[in-house]
Amino acid sequence: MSTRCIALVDVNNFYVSCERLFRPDLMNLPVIVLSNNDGCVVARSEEAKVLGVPMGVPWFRVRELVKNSGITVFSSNYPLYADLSHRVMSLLSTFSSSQEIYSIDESFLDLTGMSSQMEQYGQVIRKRVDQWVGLPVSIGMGPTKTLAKLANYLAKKRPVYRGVCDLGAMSSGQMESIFASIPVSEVWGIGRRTTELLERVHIRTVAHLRELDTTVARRRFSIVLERVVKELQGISCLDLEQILPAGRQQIICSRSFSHPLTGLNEIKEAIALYTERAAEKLRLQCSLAGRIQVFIQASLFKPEERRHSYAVTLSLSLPTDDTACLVRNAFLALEKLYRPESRYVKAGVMLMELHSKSHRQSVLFGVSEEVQSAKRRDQLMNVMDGINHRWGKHILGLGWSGLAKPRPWVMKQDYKSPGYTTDWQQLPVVKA
DNA sequence: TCTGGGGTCCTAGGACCC
DNA sequence: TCTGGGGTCCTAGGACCC
Repeated sequence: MSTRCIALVDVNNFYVSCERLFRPDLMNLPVIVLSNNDGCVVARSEEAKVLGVPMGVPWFRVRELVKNSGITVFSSNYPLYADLSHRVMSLLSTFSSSQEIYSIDESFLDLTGMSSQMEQYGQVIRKRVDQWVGLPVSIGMGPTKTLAKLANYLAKKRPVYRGVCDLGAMSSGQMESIFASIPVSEVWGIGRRTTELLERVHIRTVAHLRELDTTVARRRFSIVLERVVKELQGISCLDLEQILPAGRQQIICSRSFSHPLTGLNEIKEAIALYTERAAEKLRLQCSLAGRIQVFIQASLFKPEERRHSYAVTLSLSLPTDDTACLVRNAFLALEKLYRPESRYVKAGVMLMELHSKSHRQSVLFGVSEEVQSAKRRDQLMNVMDGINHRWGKHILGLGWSGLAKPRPWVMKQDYKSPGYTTDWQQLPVVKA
């Protein structure tokens, strides 16, 4: 039996690469992409990294640097990224019968037994994604997910691997010396806090961590760290999760406002809109929510308590996916939270205790009036989702989310690129 | 003046029960 | 008035990920 081979394929500087796909003139030039509301930097090209733009830095803090260095800036264009992500993922699915889509730009593939030359096979995948979609990927391989992640780090950081690194093909001596050169903070699952704790016991490199006794890892740290150590040792603890997006356990929709809001009505508009979106996602995965939480974040006047977050959670008498019912409950929660003297900078809605919809049918069976009414609501929601899907987001809503468009509070997106692949009006024009 | 949004998993502690 | 041990369930919060 051959050892397991897990590959992690990920798109290099994904958002930047998506923008460049339609702006080839920006190839080899510094480019960054901002988060929602143009809040902070979430993606950087290699050239921008070299110029010293840190990851996650607030936009206002690097604005000058960016302008002076001639860096091109984009607001996030999620419809574009989601569309390109989908193309990459479906192409990757043809290389393996077992795929986990881990994030918008990352996918695990089980490549066990696919080839005796895994590194070459990886190069084939890279080339195919480049030719068919036009995006650059790096590929890491190893016997566990954590090792595949680590291999991916090497594939990306060290040119010697030419974008594909297979730890499974290395001798233990080779691995040992490579691991001794990687800081422990690069390991998947080791964040800032754990890095500090490990530092105290002089565990600084991947090699150190790999040697840690697993029972000690569990006793002194946590069950999570024990798993990480085992995975580094080649003992698989994390399975490929081939769940569709259908399996979410909670659904959140939240946004910062373009400027602080004080009026209840404006905040209600936002909450209604967020609830509508969350409910749409809920119906898309055929679930019902049992609880709903509303939270609002206030920016206070005193600098030492600049932001304060409050939340109210309500249990619904019956699990539901009905937008109207969810919005009603969201408003109840909001009214408990709202203080007229506060300035609110962000709000959100969270749907929790999600159950599969097929389950509810049986609960309601026999209560004919309720069944009839639930059926009618279902039909209404189906029609709404259908129209919004066909004609664009939120053509049809429930009137609570405000009629004035553009809504004054929606997020800033000052540098957004066109919807090249998702809007007929914005298709790129090819010059002959 | 300006610091994203959407997730998962684990743990500690309180309430309650026997 | 003193006060054990064990179990479950729930919630809040931390840590981490992209």
